[in-house]
Amino acid sequence: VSVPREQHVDWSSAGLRKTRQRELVLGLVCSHCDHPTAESILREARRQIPGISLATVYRTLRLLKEKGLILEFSGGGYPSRYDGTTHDHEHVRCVACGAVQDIDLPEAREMRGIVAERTKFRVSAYPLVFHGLCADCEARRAEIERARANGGCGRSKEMRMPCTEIAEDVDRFWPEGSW
Amino acid sequence: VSVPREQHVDWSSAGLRKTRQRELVLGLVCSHCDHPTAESILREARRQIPGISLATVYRTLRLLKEKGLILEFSGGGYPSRYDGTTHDHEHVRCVACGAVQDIDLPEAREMRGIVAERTKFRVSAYPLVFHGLCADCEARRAEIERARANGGCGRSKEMRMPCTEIAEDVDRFWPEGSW
DNA sequence: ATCGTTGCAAATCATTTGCACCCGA
DNA sequence: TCGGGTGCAAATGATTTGCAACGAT
Repeated sequence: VSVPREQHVDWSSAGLRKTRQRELVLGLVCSHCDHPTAESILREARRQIPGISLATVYRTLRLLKEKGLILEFSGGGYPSRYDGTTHDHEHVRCVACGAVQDIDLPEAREMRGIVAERTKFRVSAYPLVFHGLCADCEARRAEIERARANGGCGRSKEMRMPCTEIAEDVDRFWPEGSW
Repeated sequence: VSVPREQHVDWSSAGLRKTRQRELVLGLVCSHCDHPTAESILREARRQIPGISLATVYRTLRLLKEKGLILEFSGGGYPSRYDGTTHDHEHVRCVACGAVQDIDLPEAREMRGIVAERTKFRVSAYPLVFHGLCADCEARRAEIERARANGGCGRSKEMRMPCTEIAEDVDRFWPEGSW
């Protein structure tokens, strides 16, 4: 779980200090492909620096984001998720659990120019985000509906974490119309 | 400012009641093309129903969103913005002030199928959101940089609301890396 | 009359911040 | 040493919710 990629950060040149916490957080974000949340990063970080605080994790993530080293995905009422992948790519985000998955879709990137022309916006290289139901949540949803049809309570007994940390609230399932 | 479009909501058929507040909020969202926030909707709503509360506005917006009558754009630390346009379309969002603008980009919609194939996600018809700097914020940014270069304080004296309610915090300007 | 709705205020929750102590350069 | 960093706890700010009064059907 430890194959850091972008470790050559010139902390010093920006008047910043290289600390154990910063190196660790950066390493954790970059060695994951499941777009961790601040909370899950904290959990993993504490295995190596037990005393590290959530505030430091958030401060570091913001710093890295501002330096352009990582991306942040926020919105939809879920905690933000972070992406340490540096190359230009796209994403799909599950509307039910908030999970984010990378995809490569060069065709999509070409459209930025078109958009810029039509809108007067200086369109940036931010990745495009598609929305949908991930396979796990779709299965879970079918399960819930089956249970309901059978007069069940709507929550299956032993179905665990389809995606990375699903939303527990069944009523928030498939919040149509938001992103 | 009052050319409601989608007023034929079958409140009753869903066990919901038709109230003055709901009609008003729906009408306000649908008659705007600038993607208002809950707060700005409240402000306008109070001109007709002085006693209407923010809670009711939020409750109504959520309801409408869940019924698929409007879209919600959240994230990036800004209050959500709502879109009453019903047809399938795309958006550009300003990373500096949060303003959202509609665009029509049929080519983009065709990609949903490709994405679904590659990711196992059941990709939904949610509009795609591009990110960039809107013309007003780009001008504002240039202005700020000019002022800084001249030893100014970084905030020009009389520049007002470039977009719809810009973020006042200069330091949050151009938060590279988030959406 | 019933039961969904509203207003108000209090509660949430992710994220940020003030501050005193700590540590990297 | 010295100013940036960290942990902790308290503060923010958008959005939600509990509850009693209200009003649509």
